[in-house]
Amino acid sequence: MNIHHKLKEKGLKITPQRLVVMEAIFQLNNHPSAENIIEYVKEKFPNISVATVYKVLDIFVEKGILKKVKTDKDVMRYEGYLERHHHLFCDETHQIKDFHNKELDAIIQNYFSKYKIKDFEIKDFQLNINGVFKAS
Amino acid sequence: MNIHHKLKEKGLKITPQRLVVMEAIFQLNNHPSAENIIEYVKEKFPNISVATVYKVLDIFVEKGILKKVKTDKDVMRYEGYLERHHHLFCDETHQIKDFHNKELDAIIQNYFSKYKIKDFEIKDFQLNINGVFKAS
DNA sequence: CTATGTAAAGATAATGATTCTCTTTTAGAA
DNA sequence: TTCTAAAAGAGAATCATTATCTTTACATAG
Repeated sequence: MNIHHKLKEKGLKITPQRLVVMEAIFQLNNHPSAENIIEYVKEKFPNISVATVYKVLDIFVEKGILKKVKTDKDVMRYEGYLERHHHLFCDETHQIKDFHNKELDAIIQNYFSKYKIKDFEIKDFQLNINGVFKAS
Repeated sequence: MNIHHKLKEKGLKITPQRLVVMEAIFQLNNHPSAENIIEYVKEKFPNISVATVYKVLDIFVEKGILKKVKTDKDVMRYEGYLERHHHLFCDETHQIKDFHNKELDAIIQNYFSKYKIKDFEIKDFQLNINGVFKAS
């Protein structure tokens, strides 16, 4: 489904600003910060307002088009990939990488299907994995 | 091990301000924010500076006496419980609760002992579990 | 017990990301 | 084409956090 459809579906107007923010997210596909996105967007759209970018990001998160990823450095990051996945956090560089593993998901899922948490209904889970990236 | 020892061990001076911040963390044991901590501390110590509290929190995190808890929403939170554990995040109230489960830890640990992530050395992991708290 | 060097606290300004307010513009339905 | 609500723009405001600079006090040694 393309972005035009997605906006329509969520009852949002299609504007050039929204399209370019979405483009930025997918081009800068390593969990960009608002600042990264603003920088990218200004190249194509020098007059866009910073507030507009924040508003677009906010409404996208609200409508489930994007997700926020928070780091322990306290800068908010955004991502457009919405399937269940986990994150690798580098202790040294603070880089974030996606980690996909259906097998592990199934193991955890399966565990929670047997072991219920008292007074809590699980909707979703993600694993934060801390460590360091090594050269291969 | 008490807090006096812990500070000594890390080469930190024992000051009333540090002791009261530590007390706040353990009294407000539900992942307090800096603001929560400042409020608590000011009761006993009206003249303490906000900057001091932040500095104490920072150095405690740096020395491994406290940990930061990252959430998708709002501000940074702190916790004094350092054993491996996970967090339950309430989608509705944004409450955070600790979740301990050695069995699940072992399952995940075991998985990672067999399945290595390419170019990444795992140091630790935590599970973020999203959902809603229900009355029992 | 006292002196002393240095780490820490205090006060407050600065920062910087994000949000708010208000005005103008525009997407898209009628 | 017109119209209206939604969105964009501009810039001030906010607010958590950090930085700077001065003063205080912990803790070691004499």
